[in-house]
Amino acid sequence: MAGTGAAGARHQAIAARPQIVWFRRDLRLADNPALAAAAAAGPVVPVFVWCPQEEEPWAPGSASRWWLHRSLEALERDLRRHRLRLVVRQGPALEVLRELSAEVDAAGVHWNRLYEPAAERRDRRVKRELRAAGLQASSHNAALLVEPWEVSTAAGEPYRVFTPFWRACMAQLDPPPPEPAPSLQAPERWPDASPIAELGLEPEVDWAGGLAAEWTPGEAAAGERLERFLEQPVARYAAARDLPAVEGTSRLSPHLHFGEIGPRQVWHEIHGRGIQADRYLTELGWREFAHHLLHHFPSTPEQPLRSEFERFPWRDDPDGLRAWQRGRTGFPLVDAGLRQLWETGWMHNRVRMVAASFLVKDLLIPWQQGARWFWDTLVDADLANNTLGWQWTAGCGADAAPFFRVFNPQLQAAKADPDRAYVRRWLPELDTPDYPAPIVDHAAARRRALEALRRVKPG
DNA sequence: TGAAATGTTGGGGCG
DNA sequence: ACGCCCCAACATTTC
Repeated sequence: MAGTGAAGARHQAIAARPQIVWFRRDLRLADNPALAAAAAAGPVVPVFVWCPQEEEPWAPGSASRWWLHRSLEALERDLRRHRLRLVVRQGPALEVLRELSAEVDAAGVHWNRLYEPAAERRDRRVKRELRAAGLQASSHNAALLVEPWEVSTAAGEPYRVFTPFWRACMAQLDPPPPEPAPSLQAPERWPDASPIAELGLEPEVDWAGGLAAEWTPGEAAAGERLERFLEQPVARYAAARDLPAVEGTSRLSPHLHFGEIGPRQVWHEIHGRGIQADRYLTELGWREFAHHLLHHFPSTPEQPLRSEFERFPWRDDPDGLRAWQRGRTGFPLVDAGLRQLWETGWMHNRVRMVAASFLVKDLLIPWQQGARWFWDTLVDADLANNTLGWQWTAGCGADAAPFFRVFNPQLQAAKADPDRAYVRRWLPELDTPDYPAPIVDHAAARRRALEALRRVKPG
């Protein structure tokens, strides 16, 4: 622990050994407990380590890497304003941190926790090995209102149903007010580091124009996005959140994923202004629930939580999958969603549900194949949220949709996009001979899905 | 955070 | 005036 405190730091500046802050998906300076802990103890050496092999089989996808590149550039700019650099390295995290610690004679390493199975395994080992080597190693919570082990059912089990989970969270929720960016002190000498561009995160072929037009990664942009969202009347969110043609949602998901803003900051902005936003906070609740589940059920990115679904008669249908991915199913709302995803790295949540339901229930294609496509194309691809969403849709997960719930893409389109502004926006060939006929008869596909689902039902 | 099928009700047309 | 039928509109049930 840092015994000196910020007050004494100035006098001890000459003597204090540097503290390494290992940035991962907490790419912000405010409300960053690891950074605050390091800054309180001495000069700060910020490092980002790129080692996608350590995250397999869920190394960041193409859209995520594009975002990460831009977000690291933003972080580097923000750090420079505090006269700090961002040390960028490649290689196994433990090796890199060991070497860097030796190079700068660091006293400790600080980071904020992740909850993906591969990251948890690696971080446990890193902490153990760094401590064995005589370094401080401290981890913190920057990403969640309630960490996965902080709530459990009366029986001491992890929650599997959202409503009681969130009720329990709300009952004990008292997040500390977020700290502003700490004052930061540079080390006496900087280690060598490679430029961000050397990580090769940017696409070689420039397919990302649509992403760049839509998004600005980084802490400042995240704050502006939240500000813009909260300036809207609360009633507008409730009315517009299910209309994909309207900018009614916060669009904070990629910023939250990369930790450019944290849920505590969102929470306090809302409460500090006295905004009544339960409906939106519930969405943050689903994010918390997803992390709770991923931590407690680490096999769920690959395996259904409800094991009876292992015998579900999925179809192998490469043509169907390709039609879905390209937005050529002949169902306008589904196709518009997948085009929006391809062009902007994002899809409206209502449309995600309809598009996912179509893949899983109309085409009977394994939910994992949809999850993998989203993983590679979403700028907000998040293993916890993606896993929960797909298992929920398929009916094999926690708090899953009842097996009989099948979205009707035409009915959903009529409700969510009554004037067809959304489908027209993303499907220029709609209403021309170039637009494909429906690849399935939904009524028949629905009956087929219900028959298949009835077979896996226990009893 | 569904949709479709089935059941019920009540107003109005009409013999 | 009365009963019958039709069929929205709504409620319930079933998948």
